[in-house]
Amino acid sequence: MRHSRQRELILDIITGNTTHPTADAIYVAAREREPNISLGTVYRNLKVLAEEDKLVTLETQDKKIHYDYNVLPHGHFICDRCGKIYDMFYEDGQIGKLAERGFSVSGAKCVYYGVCAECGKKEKN
Amino acid sequence: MRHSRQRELILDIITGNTTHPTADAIYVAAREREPNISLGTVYRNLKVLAEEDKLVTLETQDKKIHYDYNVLPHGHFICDRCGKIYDMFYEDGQIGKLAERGFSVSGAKCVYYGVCAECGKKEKN
DNA sequence: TCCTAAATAGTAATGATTATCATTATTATA
DNA sequence: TATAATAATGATAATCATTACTATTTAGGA
Repeated sequence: MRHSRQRELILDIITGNTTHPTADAIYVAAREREPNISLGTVYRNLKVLAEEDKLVTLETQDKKIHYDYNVLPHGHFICDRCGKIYDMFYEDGQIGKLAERGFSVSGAKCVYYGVCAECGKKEKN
Repeated sequence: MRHSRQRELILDIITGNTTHPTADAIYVAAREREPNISLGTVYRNLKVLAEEDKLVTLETQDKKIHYDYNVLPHGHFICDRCGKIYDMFYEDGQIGKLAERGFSVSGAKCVYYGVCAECGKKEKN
């Protein structure tokens, strides 16, 4: 993978950004510093960076991919009203702690990724 | 909400269906019994049924919404290789039990939904 | 039966993401 | 340092899941 000014810029924009921005939001921010950057370039690099585990994607009900620079394992809370995405770093008693902070949880979606038993067997052969 | 043959059919197709089908797959199945049913009708009813908590949506990396008739709280495991979606009904030691069954977990995405503290405060006013 | 609003079928529109491709930029090597 | 090979870009077109639109049909109560 070759170095590029644009990819550097995108990484710089998301690093430390806790707003879980969409590709478009990143594009808008990028144009402030690199006015000719293309939306396609933003998408392409976000995809590459996600494949390299430099960032993590979050598929939500708004049908836009949100990007998270924080690749450490943690969960998210999405407000049904304002749509804001909060990070959840604690592992134990998550819902209880959210309640203490005034967050009411009405539902959860947990998805695990990996290789299933069937495919694991095939790969051994 | 008025009764409709089409909505009944869609509910019948997903009830007990553990494959987490997409709208298109449901459409294909529906056409076998109702050849003139419209794709729009399928989408419209799936949306309504989800709003009525008759089914649950699952947003995945394939950019298609998957529908789950099982509205009881449970998680999912998506195989990176074959894309198959498995249900996870146990609450404790989930990853450990998956490993016992030959599933290797490489990552997880947990999203909680509800109302955040800020919006909750506004609603009280 | 008749009326009214909800639901449908068919189709067009939307919008996020991807693909394409000619051009530019990076980097290894002579 | 110049050059060659090719990865990356910018601009734009294409894709495709989902939604909107609209004329027509249908459910179900008066």
